[in-house]
Amino acid sequence: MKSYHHGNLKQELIDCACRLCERDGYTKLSIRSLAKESGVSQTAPYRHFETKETLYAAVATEGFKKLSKACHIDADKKITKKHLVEIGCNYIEFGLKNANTYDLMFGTAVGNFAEYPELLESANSTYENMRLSFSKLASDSDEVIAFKCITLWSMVHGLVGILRKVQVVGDDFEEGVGPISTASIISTNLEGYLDKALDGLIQS
Amino acid sequence: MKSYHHGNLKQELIDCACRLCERDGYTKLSIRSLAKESGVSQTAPYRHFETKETLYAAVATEGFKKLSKACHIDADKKITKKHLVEIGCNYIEFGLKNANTYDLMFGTAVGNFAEYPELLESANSTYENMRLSFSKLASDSDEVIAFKCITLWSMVHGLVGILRKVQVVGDDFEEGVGPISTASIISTNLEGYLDKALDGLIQS
DNA sequence: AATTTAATGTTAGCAGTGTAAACATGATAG
DNA sequence: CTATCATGTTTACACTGCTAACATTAAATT
Repeated sequence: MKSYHHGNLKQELIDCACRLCERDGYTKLSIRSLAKESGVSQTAPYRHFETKETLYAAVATEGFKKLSKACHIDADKKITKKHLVEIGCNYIEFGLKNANTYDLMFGTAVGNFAEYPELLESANSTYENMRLSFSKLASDSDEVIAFKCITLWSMVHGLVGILRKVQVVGDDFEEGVGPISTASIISTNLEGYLDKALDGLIQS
Repeated sequence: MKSYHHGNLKQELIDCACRLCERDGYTKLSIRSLAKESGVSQTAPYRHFETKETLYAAVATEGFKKLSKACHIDADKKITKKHLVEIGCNYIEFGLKNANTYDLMFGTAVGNFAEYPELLESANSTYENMRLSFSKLASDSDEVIAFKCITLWSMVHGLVGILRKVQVVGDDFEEGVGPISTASIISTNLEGYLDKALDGLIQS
């Protein structure tokens, strides 16, 4: 006979939610199915997550932690442009490989990050991570560095979005100057692409 | 007594859906509420939209048409960098002012554009529009122009995403080098920001 | 150690959702 | 005039988020 109390339900729910979210997309995730998967009653999750959005927030938080880790490079020494390209590549790779989680993190499923302190913190630390790396490269003022950081972020973020949309549009590789073939070329040589793109960013 | 047949239900549903979608976000949109709003039975919309995704696709199609229009600049003559900045600004403005519709257009609500020919066409024509403008500026090869076009697109697309996320995170303006203040500065001087950002793009 | 309290689980149920099936109406083509 | 077919309605099902009332057990207090 199973014990009445689960013992570690909250964490198991989060883990399970992360898995299902990434597999099927957050839209397909239901609290009830999650409960069933953990062998617990339909409404048990509500003891740990006030609303579904709270659960989403937890999954997104995990996502930002992973993203932060993926974009982290340890270098006490000087950071070179190569490192920034690496960060960018890792970011984009994360966004493409964890597409469904990425949606949750940057979409509107969680409306206001400020309502979820852990989420806010994990998201902010992702930015702070990037900013610090940037600051070790250039001898710009902090303001300029922040600018460049946001610019890099929006570049890679945008690229993730566009590459995904375009990839989704057509499996069939189409020759020419359409978005599909162009995006295909970019995504098969991300490093080179970013290397060029970052030129305009560093020597401002 | 009202007539049994509505007469113009499909168009009215689309219009209504566009309105509600932009007002409350596509998540809050239900076929039933839509039907009620149009004074018609719950399942009447299914005569015009096979599934909810089909309805989403219709709304997204309208969105791309509007975006295309917003980014269109008529200039038979030579196009200057100023024009590109204008295109970029208009794009970003559209994304920020029609945030909920933008979500629908670039999110995962509509999985595969290829299943909805009109949507695919309107999305592609938005790209083609931008590409043509670009091609009038530089004397690059078509391939290079396509590259630059995708790059511009991903830049402005990324900026829309980042600006929105950051705005949402905090209403309180925070001094310093955090994402909030930096994004605030950018969004209050979009034109200048883009002007600089496009430098690296034109002179490759 | 006994008892109270708070955390965590269950059951039952409401209101709302997407969607399918069977049926009703009425515009249009033959 | 009649048959057909697009368009509308009714009914129903399985599913969802969420609430309220109750059950169990671990932890805190006396």
